[in-house]
Amino acid sequence: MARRSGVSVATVSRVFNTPEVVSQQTRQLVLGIAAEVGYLPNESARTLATKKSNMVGLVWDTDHRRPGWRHPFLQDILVALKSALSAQGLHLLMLAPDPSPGPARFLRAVQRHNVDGVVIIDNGSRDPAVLALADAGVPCVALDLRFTGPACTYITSDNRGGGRQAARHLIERGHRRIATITGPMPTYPAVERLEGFTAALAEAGLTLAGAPAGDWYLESGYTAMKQLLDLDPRPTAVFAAGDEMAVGALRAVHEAGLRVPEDVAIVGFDDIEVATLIPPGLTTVAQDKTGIGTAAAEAITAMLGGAATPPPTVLPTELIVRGSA
Amino acid sequence: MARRSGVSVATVSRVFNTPEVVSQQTRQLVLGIAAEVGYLPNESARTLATKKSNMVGLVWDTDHRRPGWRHPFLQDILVALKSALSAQGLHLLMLAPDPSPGPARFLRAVQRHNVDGVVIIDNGSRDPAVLALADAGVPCVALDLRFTGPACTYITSDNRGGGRQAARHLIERGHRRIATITGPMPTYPAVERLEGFTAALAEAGLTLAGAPAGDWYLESGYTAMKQLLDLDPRPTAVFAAGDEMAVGALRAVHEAGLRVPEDVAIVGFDDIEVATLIPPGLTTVAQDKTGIGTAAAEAITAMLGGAATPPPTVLPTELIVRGSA
DNA sequence: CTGTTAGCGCTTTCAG
DNA sequence: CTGAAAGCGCTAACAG
Repeated sequence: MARRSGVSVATVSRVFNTPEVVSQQTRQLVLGIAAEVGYLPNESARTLATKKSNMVGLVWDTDHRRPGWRHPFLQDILVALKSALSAQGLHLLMLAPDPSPGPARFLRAVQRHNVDGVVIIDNGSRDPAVLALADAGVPCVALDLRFTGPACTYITSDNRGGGRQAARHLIERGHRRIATITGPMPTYPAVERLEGFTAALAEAGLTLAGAPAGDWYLESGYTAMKQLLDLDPRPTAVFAAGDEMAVGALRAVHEAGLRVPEDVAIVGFDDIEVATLIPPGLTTVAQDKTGIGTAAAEAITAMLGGAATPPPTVLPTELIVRGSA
Repeated sequence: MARRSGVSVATVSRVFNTPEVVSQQTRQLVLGIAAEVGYLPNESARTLATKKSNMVGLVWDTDHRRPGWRHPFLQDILVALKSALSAQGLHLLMLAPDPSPGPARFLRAVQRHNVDGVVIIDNGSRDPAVLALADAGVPCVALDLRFTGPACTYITSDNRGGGRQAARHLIERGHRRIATITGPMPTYPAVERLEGFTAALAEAGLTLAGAPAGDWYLESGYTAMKQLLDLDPRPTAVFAAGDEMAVGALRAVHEAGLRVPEDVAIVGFDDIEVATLIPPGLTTVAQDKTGIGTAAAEAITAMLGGAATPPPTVLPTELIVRGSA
């Protein structure tokens, strides 16, 4: 016991937790030997005693058969989340789902480790194992997933607003025959982007020239665009509800021997890295990835701090105009 | 205490740790009530008692001023790493560097949490805080970073071999005036890719037509390629040591009004997602991202299991031929 | 095979 | 302001 070095006992504990309650003098003393001896409080012991671990769990199902593992900009979110959490002295524990199956496979891991709260990044699935967390009263913040409950909140981009931005841009550019390629259809980002898009179209007296659904990935955008190109009259602009699909669409247009944006204008959604890399540059509705990560950290910290469950955060999107529309 | 429910005491512990030592009968009994009561062993208590946490730390410095945060295919590695670790019941703790600065900022976090080992993903930096881990004897496995020590090993792609593959491909295609855009120069992946590349060129009696250095990122590839295009005679093929730079190079070529691969062939390195997305498809030397993650998990598990420090793992690369060369 | 008994290192009343 | 003492839940000898 490093504490032996000094003269005190649990005063050491006070020095590290409630320094203001210790006399200037003994504080210095203790801090002195602590530095000297290289003393570090042991988190496990502390967790055992307090029931708080200073760890927030990350629920991210990396099962390749499920959608969450391939979140389009996880890395950006993660960086922001981790940085913001670190600033509060919180660590991020990537939870390994408990081996024994059943709806408690995340919950068990959470409980065993006394994780204080979790952030869920699951790209749209309604996994019972995730819902179990909410039911158990674990403070949760979900990303890109409506998720509510007494101790649950979520962070999302303004998908509806983003859809409108896309529509307005296309309309301003003079397009009248406009189509969209939606995301997988029961999912809420897909639904909201579509709603925003069609609403803005309607305001301009326009109606959708087509709306095949994709699955967010490139291939589906490619296929959907081919369908759209077969229409007669052919749409002059299409809004792909995700950048990967937009890239697929771009490819289909090129293969058809048409030009972007002259023959067909394309706008995407997300603003992932490829958007800048691919010629002629993808015009797209950008999500604020850093903002999402930061907001998630804030929401969690607030809840851990005992605050009331914060309301959902809806982050504004921004239209980035590049060459494709 | 859930154990009260039964009749036993620390036998419960045995049931969960060394079941073979408990009679079939009592085992069933204990397991029975455990399930009933929803008993879960508490990891903190267990860690406190054993000094082992079943957590491996991930050292990933997300400081935007440092290189590691933007590892090109972190997500793929992470998925593989986490899955493999999960299968062993190990969790991944993303370490928040300890707030007080100094070379022990990761080490302190590791010690406080009794993390069993760490994987370092730091894209080439020689951070004293990382070296401190090695010195302290923490089992380490580094990715893409030569890292040795009594309890340290690393996983890397065969950069030299990859360089050769690129060169051979270009030579086979009949190119004779061949240049390269290297990575940032003192870093070892940059050096090794270059070495492999020039060696294979030499075997064919060729010598480099130019070798400007980039910094892995797009912009630098663009700039470097412009230099190369100004050469007279102009190279007919260039090997960019990273895909992002290759995309930059591609752009420079297009802007110069030249065609890929007819006027200038380009091959990259990494095989990141854009390689497939960008027309005409980037021919590139693929790294085995999943293999890297899995190998890292294996190395760590081996060390934790008490095995001798495994030798470095060098994973083969694979040339993927697409449209650009 | 199964109890008993100490701790693991820290926090937390409760006195002083 | 600072000790003393009792636990947090589990593992690890050490007897039976």
